[in-house]
Amino acid sequence: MNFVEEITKRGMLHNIMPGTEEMLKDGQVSAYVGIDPTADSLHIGHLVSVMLLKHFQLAGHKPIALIGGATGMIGDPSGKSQERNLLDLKTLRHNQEAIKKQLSKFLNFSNEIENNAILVNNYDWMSKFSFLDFIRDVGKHISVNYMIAKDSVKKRMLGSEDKDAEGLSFTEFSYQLVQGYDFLHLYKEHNCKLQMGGSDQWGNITTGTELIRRIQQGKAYALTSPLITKADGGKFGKTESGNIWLDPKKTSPYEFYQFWINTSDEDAEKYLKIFTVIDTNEIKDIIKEHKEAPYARILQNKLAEEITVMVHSKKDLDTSVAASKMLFGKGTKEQLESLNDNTFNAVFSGVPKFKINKEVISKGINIFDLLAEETQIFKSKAEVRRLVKDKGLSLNMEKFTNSDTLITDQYLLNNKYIVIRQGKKKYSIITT
RNA sequence: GGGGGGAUUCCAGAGCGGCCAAAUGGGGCAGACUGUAAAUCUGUUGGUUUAUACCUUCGGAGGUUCGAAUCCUCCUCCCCCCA
Repeated sequence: MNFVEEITKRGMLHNIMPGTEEMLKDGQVSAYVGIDPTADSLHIGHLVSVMLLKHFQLAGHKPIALIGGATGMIGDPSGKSQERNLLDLKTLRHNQEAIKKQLSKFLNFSNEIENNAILVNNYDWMSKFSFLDFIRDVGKHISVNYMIAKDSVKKRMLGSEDKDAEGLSFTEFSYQLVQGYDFLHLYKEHNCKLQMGGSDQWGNITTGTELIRRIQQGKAYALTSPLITKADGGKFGKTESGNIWLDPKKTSPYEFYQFWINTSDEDAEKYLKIFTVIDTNEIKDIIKEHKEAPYARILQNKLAEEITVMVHSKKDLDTSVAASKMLFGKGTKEQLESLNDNTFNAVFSGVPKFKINKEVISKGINIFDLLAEETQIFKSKAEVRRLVKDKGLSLNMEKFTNSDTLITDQYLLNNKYIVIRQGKKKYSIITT
């Protein structure tokens, strides 16, 4: 399989250095992408890069994931990154291990194959560099003129249409050199001839190829993918509750699944190509099928299924699908009751929970006191009253319409919870 | 320095001394419709055991009045024009 052709078909190619495709045809090489170890989990914003590596490996080449232990401390001026915090070494290693574990779901790190993926951390070589050595051995080869010509730097110095000049610190300015040196290092140590990344990384990557040319008289290449956008202009990968993480502790498999299910039609086509390895011809068929019956949302289902299984597991997918049917379909009280504790917690993880004393329920309590006073699910009784009047309140999946009804033990599911549903999507749980 | 205009509920923006918890639009919430979409339509949008009631709210502090978002005085902040 031809790597460049494949990612082109998938809409993952933004910019590529001439000669890259030919170089890749000449035999196995390695390529790398950088990942910031700022957290102990990847989020879906990292996925494009990861998928690039995956396709690269599928094409028979050797992928390298570079953990930016050193660069992460500096802060890339290409983003609007704020000053970074220094990670202590222990956290850095912890994050690195966690990220590797997640990456192994996409990439094959096994020594048994020839083109196994590897993970490196630029802290391991950068931390040994003294400042003097660095400016002498690396800085000497790149002119300031070259560095300030980069878009990311220029923007900060001169400002852009929508932004005034802000200037940048020497540290940020040096960023491209440090990243460039990584490329040189990997070129020497791992026959790494290609660096990939988001389109905002182009400038940083080419500093690397330039360094390799000047110091090693070598030829290295660059390839970038477009930044992922949403059709409505929103930022990809963010929801009201924040980032979508791959770590099930940070984003439950259910929320993860829901994120993909909620993709718009337009985006879903695009995402299916980028985030799954489904054959592009097959994707065409799926799109066609979807257009014939858009209400079935074949695209979204396929997308959510594939990615959830890849990142989590088939079992997590099944739970999420069941939970979704429960929450969005015609869930019933009986279905709710039939959930065991584990599934119940999985379905309602991420839903706000309110604990109250069991006696309060046993004695019987009216709906207003329960929702606006005992728990602060609603901020006033009038709000509850309105909602009941509008038929927007359900208890345990049953519409609650008569506000005179007293809430007693019989409302407790499994003698423990009450599921409060506001409108269609908003849930709260009262536990005793 | 002189003159003028303004500050209203989440936002914008009406508001005759009593009929003002305050028009209208946006946003929010809910309902119908639907595909957990978009659009549309409807209801709702200060609080109180829903009430032809009371309480809190129209920049701040006082005052006039039976009664003030509305009139008067002072203060704070914002905008515009002339020099």
